[in-house]
Amino acid sequence: MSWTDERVELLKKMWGEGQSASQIAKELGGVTRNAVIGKVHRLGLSNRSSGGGSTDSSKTEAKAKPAAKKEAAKPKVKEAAAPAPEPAAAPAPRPAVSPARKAIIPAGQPLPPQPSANEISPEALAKVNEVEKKSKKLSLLELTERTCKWPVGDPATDDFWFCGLPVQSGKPYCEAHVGVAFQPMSSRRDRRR
DNA sequence: CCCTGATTCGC
DNA sequence: GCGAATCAGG
Repeated sequence: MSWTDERVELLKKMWGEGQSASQIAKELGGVTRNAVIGKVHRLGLSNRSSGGGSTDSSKTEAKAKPAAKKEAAKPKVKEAAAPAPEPAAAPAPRPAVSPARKAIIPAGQPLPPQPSANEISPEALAKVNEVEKKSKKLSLLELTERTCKWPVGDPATDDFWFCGLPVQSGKPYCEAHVGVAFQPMSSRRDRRR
């Protein structure tokens, strides 16, 4: 594969969007992330450190760093002590498993959430909903050690899949799902019973 | 371990 | 110019 005009353009676009080199490489196909990074540098897109002497001759750093918008500040939504804010379209984080059939889960890996009576922050839920749209909808067999294993839908129906988005750390879920899977363990401790 | 980008250097 | 190998973090 060569760097055609179109490919370079896509590269620029994605890089500009903050996409990672590996993602860009995947998108382009036929190239590795190294190729992408190499190209990025040749194009002079990377703006990074300047410590090393390198072959760098001139090029006065004009510290005018646009500083891409990494993280947007979110209006912290406080939920004070909401009694039980039933999310309207509660996506039921925990897939309803048919009584008669249990979902078969990959050996070894942890099974999800048992949020049961857990209260999940509205933010987290919202995030999960967004993520589900982008999920890879992987089948059981497609799961790997680094794909989000959050189940979506009803295992008893055809409308079932696993999130499949990349997990970040050694966790079984993607960032969004980690958010709802692992609660800070707080919420309602006075579970009167 | 996985990932990220940065750099080098033979091709 | 290209990109695998390597380096240097997270």
